[in-house]
Amino acid sequence: MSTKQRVKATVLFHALSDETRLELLNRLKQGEQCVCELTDALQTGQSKLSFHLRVLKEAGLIRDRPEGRWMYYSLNQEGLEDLEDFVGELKKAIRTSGSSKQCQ
Amino acid sequence: MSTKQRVKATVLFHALSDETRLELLNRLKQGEQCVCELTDALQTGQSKLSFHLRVLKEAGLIRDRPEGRWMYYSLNQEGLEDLEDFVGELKKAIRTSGSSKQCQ
DNA sequence: CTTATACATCAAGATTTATTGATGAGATAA
DNA sequence: TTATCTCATCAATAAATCTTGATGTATAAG
Repeated sequence: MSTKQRVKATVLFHALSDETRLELLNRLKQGEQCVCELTDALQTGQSKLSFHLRVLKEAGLIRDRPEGRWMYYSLNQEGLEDLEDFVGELKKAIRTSGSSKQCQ
Repeated sequence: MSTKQRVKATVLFHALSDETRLELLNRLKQGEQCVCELTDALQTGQSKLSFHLRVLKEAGLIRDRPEGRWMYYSLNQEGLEDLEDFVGELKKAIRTSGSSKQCQ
């Protein structure tokens, strides 16, 4: 994995390393929703959600779509696929049956 | 996803949200290695690696095995599978063809 | 026993992230 | 226009994380 890929991976994983953000993603699995719906569902402050939605968006995990005075958020399939790729990469562990060379 | 599961997921994702730790996992794909081999490979301080190895271990992503004065680390398949499960969970988005109900 | 090696852990400081309340921009309704 | 609504952003503070060097604990070697 190149350094550039690793940086992208850390951004993705960091976006997922927070309960509020995982809860947001979970909600968005039901489909596109506006911030007001999410604030209702999560029972939390609007500026807090705005912050977390931005982290998710910058990681490429969600998209936004303005409409009138509402902003609709939805999952970004591409980001989820990148995530899947990184995890797949990690699992491709070379089974070198024997242990490592011993230190001495 | 339950709250307990979400907490576990955040721990896993947080462990993956750092370049040094991703580099460590990458190295460990080659097989079990001791800290001295990893410090050589990553060209960094020992206490720093010790810190990051602990984060990875507490997340369940790696195992350790003491032998003499060496400590050997290796990937933990179980942790990687948990990770795969969480990602799979995220991708199971309900395709409600239509967009959300409109806000009003 | 004394010294060296491999590693964990601790303490201090620096950096990053998260939370909260306030302000502001844009859209709509009155 | 004026007021209201939705949301982003800012500023200040709090909290978590990372880095570094020092210290401690086994184990092994001399």
